[in-house]
Parts: sequence; C-alpha cells; structure tokens
Amino acid sequence: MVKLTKSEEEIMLIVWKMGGGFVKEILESCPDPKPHYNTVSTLIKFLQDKGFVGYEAFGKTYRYFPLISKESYSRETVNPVLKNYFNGSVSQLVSFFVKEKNISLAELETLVAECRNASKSNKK
Amino acid sequence: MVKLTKSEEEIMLIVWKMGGGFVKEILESCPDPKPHYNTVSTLIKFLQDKGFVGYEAFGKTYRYFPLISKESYSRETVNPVLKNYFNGSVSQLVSFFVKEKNISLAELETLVAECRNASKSNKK
DNA sequence: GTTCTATACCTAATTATTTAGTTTACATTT
DNA sequence: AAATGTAAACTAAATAATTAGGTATAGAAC
Repeated sequence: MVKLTKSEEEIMLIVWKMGGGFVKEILESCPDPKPHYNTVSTLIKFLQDKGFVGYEAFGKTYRYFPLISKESYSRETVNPVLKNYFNGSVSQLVSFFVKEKNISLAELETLVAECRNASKSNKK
Repeated sequence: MVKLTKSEEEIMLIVWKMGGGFVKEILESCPDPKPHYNTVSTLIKFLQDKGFVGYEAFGKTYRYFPLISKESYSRETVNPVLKNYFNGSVSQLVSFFVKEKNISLAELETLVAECRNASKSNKK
C-alpha cells in the first residue's frame, strides 16, 4: 500500500472522519489556519491518484469519499512504529502506554475484558 | 520536540541500537543497499543540529552518541498515531493488535500480567 | 443572453528532503 | 617533506512535497 505524505494524511483523516464530502466541506473541517481551497483540492487529487478516495458526480461538482478504510491504513502506520520502537512486541507497547497514561489496575482490567471480548467475537 | 525526517530517523534508530559509534560504524550497520558515506555524515550533521546526537572527539574523528532517548522520542511518534487512528484510546489500540496479531487469550493474560508488574513497580 | 460565482483543473513557484561530489585538514607512511 | 589515506565540512544537484495563482467551464442570477 502507498504511503501518504503528512498533508495528504491530514486531509485523509478528515475525509475518514466525515465519511466523505465536497472539497468545500473538507476545507471547512480543516483546523485553523485553514489552507487555500486549491491546496485542499490538489491534495484530494493526489489522494485520488493514490487510490485513497473516489468520487460521485453531482452535476459538475464532486463528492469525495474514502476507498481505503482508516483501519487498513492504520495497519501501515502502526506496524513500523511497533517494529522500530517496541521491538515488534505488543506487550512492550501496552506496557509503555500503561506507564505513559498512568492507567490504573482497574482500567487495565476493563481494557483486558474488552480485548477478550473482541478476541472471542473474532474467533469464528 | 523536533520531528525527524524519514532518513534521519533511519540513522537515529541505528545510533540508538548501537548506543553510539563512528560514522563508518554507523554506515556499516545500515542495511543494504548502503548509502554513501557522505550521506550518512550529512544526516548525522542534521541529527546534531536537531540535538539528537552529541559527540566526543578522538583526535580528528568523532564518536557520536544519542542525546535523546529512544523512549522519549517514541512518545512523539506513537501519540499522534494513538490520537489519529484509535481515538486516543489505548484499549482500542490493544484490541486492534489482539485482532491483528491473533494474540491468544493466554498471551493476553501474560501481557496483562507484565503490564500489571510494570504498573506496580511504577507506583511509588 | 450577459454577468457573476463556484468549482475543478492546470501550472508553477517555493520549500524541504535526500543524496553525493568536491574540498580541506590532518595524520601516517615512505 | 612529499605522497597517500581518511574523515569531516562544504557545496550543490536532484527529487519530493507543499502551497497557491491562473484559467476554463458550467450553472445561477439578473
């Protein structure tokens, strides 16, 4: 899968959050200071070229929507981080966050229960 | 904290892994195809400018070593990922990995035990 | 039907990043 | 001390990324 540049990713995160929209709407969702309309337009063009967004025409104007799910792209993003910074070990990563976010034992238990459920519902 | 570019990060990861070294040694640790000596040298210069490495002189030649820990930089790297792709929720992240890596319940328990210990030894 | 407006598309300028050639300085060998 | 080798510093060329101006077109307003 192709990697996105920093600004492409920013726009794509907005498209994912909105589910889709017109350039104008996407622009409005950008945090201040808002970029130029054409900047957003160009970035969406790049996202189209990379196959991240498609569009449906409404007359002359287009409504853009994600073709690649945020989840599948997150895989691309998070796996190198896991590999480079946590020796590829999920428990090292979790341990890091437990320290970092000061997660309590109770919270940890809840977290585990949630994962256990997720895991269960995943095993056929 | 300053962000590293892709190639700067690659070199920095090597410096972290080695604990420090001369340009020549760092170059040797680079995966094939190895970059030009001067490319590594330049990138180390940038890392110096950004305050990521320091050096001690051995006559005319320098031995470079990390000034910023891998752990503290990983915070910079991983927090935006957590925020952008998992709504800032650690349990969403863990849940993702449990699915992604097909972590079994037993492994999950071990993982939790490890985290619990880490958490304990961290509380005062 | 002419003017105005909004949008996509084309183009390009600017800036950042990557890569490596050239020069310089110094040490070692002869 | 001249030749050779090695490493850092300087310089710059090539590429990638970012930003936005200008143009064209279609539809709306008059």
